Amino acid sequence: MQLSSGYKTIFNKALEKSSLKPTKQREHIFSLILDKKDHPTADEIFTRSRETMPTISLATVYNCLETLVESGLIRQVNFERESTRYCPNLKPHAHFLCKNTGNIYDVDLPESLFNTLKKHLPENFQTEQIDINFNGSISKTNNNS
Amino acid sequence: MQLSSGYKTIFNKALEKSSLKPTKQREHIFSLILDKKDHPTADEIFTRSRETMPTISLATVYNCLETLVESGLIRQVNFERESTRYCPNLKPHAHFLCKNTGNIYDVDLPESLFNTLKKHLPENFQTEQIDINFNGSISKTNNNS
DNA sequence: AAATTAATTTAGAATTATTCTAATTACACT
DNA sequence: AGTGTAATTAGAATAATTCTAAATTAATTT
Repeated sequence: MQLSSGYKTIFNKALEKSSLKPTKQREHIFSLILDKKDHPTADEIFTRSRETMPTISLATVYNCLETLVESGLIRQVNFERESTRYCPNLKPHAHFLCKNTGNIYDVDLPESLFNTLKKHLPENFQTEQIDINFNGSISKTNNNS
Repeated sequence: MQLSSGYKTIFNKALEKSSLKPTKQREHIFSLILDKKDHPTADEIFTRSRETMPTISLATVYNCLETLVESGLIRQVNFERESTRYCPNLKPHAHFLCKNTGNIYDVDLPESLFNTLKKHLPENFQTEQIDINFNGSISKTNNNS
């Protein structure tokens, strides 16, 4: 697991800004999440980490994920009370959970839509984050002739 | 705890539709949630229930909440991995969590906005539910002269 | 009305994701 | 090298929820 030099810079800057150290473990976990753009749980990340860093502990995985979220490098995705999942996509987007497969999909949304949403709040409500979660299913497309 | 006759009819109809029985406990819990329109957790509902129905068990509270959700009488509200909360407001709306007070507010939204959101999904994505959660804080209004 | 069946409630045990604790390790700075 | 602070680690603790099996209630058939 190795961060590309672009991400390496982003990684270092983001951690520095929160006065956190760019440790091996943090970098390792960040690169794992970037690598496979599914939405893994802490436990899945733990298992994947172990393959290339066999001494890492589950507590460290949780700690690292927390620091990565804090520094804005990844975000959490929650559906109901299922395990928290982690997402490295920092563009404005929503999530869609397919109830049949359990897969989660990123749904890109224009920034303007988030602004429209905010307009419906009372004036003195200050928003830090908006989470939009779709729940449903994905039907087969019938373009298989 | 007593359901008004209007809600009593809604309650009976909704349960019948899911072939579930309108039991004392289910009615009691439904009326508690309707009564105080905050967004209580299962445990808070359990405590409130006990005051007027001292023999009800926590498992029953969870069971009843599940059946009420199933029959569409209430909906679940989840912020991060905090305890699930329950909401009797069935109009299209979002939720706002104030990080200072922990209070949750309903935010009415036009149906059209939900439709706009759906338009950003791939064609074969069928939505059953959309959850929109705001996170932030509420500033004091300065109209206290 | 008694007997049978099915659904619901109940208490307490079990589960599971996550957080906490306290000890160890790693690293920056004198 | 020695000191101090932050990070990692293993395992225990926590907390919300679900599960289990027994008891109760309600509905249905005899």
